[in-house]
Amino acid sequence: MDKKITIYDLAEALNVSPATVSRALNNHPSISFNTKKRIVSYAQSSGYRINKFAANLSKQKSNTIGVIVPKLNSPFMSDALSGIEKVANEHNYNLIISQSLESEQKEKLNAKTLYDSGVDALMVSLAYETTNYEHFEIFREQKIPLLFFDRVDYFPNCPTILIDNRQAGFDATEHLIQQGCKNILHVSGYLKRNAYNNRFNGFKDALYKHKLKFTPYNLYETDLDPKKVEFVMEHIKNSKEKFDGIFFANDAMAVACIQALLKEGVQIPKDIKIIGFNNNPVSEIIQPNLSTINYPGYELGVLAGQSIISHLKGNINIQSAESILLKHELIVRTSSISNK
Amino acid sequence: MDKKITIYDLAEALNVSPATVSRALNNHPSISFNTKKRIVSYAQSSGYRINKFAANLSKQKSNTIGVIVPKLNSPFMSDALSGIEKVANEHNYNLIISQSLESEQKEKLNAKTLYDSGVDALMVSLAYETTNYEHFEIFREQKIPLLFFDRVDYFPNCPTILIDNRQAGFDATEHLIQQGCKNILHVSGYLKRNAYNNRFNGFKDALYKHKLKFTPYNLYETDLDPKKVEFVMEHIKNSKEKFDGIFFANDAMAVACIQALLKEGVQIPKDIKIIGFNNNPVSEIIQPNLSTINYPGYELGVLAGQSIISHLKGNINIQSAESILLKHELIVRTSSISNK
DNA sequence: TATAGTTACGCAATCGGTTGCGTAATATGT
DNA sequence: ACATATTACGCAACCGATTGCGTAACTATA
Repeated sequence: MDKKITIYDLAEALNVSPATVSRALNNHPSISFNTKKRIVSYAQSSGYRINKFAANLSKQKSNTIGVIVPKLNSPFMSDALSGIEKVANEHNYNLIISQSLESEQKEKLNAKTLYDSGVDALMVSLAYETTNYEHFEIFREQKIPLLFFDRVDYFPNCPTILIDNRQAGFDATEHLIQQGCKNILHVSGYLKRNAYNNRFNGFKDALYKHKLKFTPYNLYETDLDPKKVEFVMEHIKNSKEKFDGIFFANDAMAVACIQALLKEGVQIPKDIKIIGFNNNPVSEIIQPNLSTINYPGYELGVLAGQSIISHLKGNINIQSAESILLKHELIVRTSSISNK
Repeated sequence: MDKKITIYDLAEALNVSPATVSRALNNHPSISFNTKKRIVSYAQSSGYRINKFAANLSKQKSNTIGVIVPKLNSPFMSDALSGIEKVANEHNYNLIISQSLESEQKEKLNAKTLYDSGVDALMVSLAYETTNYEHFEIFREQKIPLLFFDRVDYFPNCPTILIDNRQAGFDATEHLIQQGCKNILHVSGYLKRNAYNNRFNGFKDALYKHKLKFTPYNLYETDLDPKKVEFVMEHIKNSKEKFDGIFFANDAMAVACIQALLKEGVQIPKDIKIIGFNNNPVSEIIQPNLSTINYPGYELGVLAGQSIISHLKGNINIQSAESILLKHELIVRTSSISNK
């Protein structure tokens, strides 16, 4: 069992042609039941293993899906990847995962590598930095299905999967307003990324609807790295009119800020009401428990996986770039409620 | 640019042989500098892309590393994967990641698939269930480097990368003892997995050293799913001699249990001192802050990646199955200290 | 200038499946 | 019994790069 066995070996041993072996193993209709049985069982007993290199070359496909994400190790993204992997695995697709680490250049390199590796499809969540998209053109030229999730941008005929960030931002903000907040700060991620931009727009929508004024002070843009919480604190303290509510674009920063605020003696939610985004596990642990928007990472991954696989299997009209908006959910916990 | 360009196209256009093109593109020494320059620059301008299917077939290698983990989406594992990916990416290796979801059967299937896909190496963190290892034999037969990390088992000539769980378990337990605990409960994961078994052994070592008695009541074995915290609580309440300290084999369960205990009016650390394991981000958020053992996932991933790539590049004697033990670190926070 | 040594490249086999087309053998219809 | 359809399989080209071996052209040595 040291030497690799090929279909030629099987063919010789069974006195059939390699073509017949190949067809038998692939359950091709033009091979008789008996011959198939003979071949398949002999293949098993002899320990034959297909050589995917050869199969890929001749079929020009790899049964492999490429994924590019900013970072593997965030609760949201690892949930999403887990969902994608589960679906891919069930359909016998392999997943090649790579990280852009928020760098446009690495994203481009990864895209090239995945293209060269012959992935059958590509799923992307964009890096913070990315503003130019020509590295994806080749996929379109070669008609390789391309799908964006979570961090997306407009791309003709490309399905996107994410939640309605604008509505979610609106819901979060309106919730704070309903709890009595009048001067709300929005701590946003980079606004050029759709997710954050839309949350911000939802924020403004809610202010507008409830006739609250919006000044530049009501917005603080950051990369959402919790280590930089001090800058957020500075902004909060420097504000002329004190904020009575903060809507954070993610929970990690919200939690860091809650801890900093508590240390300063600020009472939450009495002095400032706070809501986050993502329903990160820590939101249930922090005291006070953090209100947030549930962004279902795992389900998103599953849907994204299913969507791309439908495309690959041709079940779906490839033209129809359906974009899926997942339902988000406002989760009210103690950090934002007024009667306490 | 619609049709794919091959080395044959380049060869024809430049009046050289395909062999020369191939060698030029691979910077083979027997091609003159000028010819190389001609070929490389023309290849670039014409938009030539290598066909890895063909290259893989002829070289019988894929520049791809397979990874099997129990679950993608735990803080520890996604950190480790992030580290692995970073290293792999830097060395131009692709990463195919698959999840066993703690099932031995899926682990076997994934191993088969990855073998068939022609990965150049395999990195594994074992599923809870796995007791039989024959699905890895084929890798050894074919001399495909195999490495285990975190959840490992003894495998001749296979490098393993993990922390010294026994010492870590000992350190955690001794810390509780030093804080005055006399009757400590150890909430363990499945003991047939080395990581948990060794933590448990370290636990017993510490009790023995400090002449504390160990009875079956001092051990509670679980799958560490925080949803099952009630069973742990039951065990705690049913114990005849009240526990004054608990050493959890992971932070997630520790946090769940702290919340349950607090709800019951138990004071931590006054009544019960608690230490976890992993240094999960939540350990810094929970009140009281959870003492724990830092298990550096990212660094582990980086080391594991470097190790397997050294093997692949032949820098290291493949025989020498070096096993790496990472340093762990006892992190003392408020959940375990006595003067409070 | 004859000989040996380099340099630079081409020939052709090889990696192992896949698949369009052709055909012998058998089945079906009248 | 004869024409036609169907079944079951083989032939051989093909996918696109890699590489051992051979050799023409050129350089260095005596």
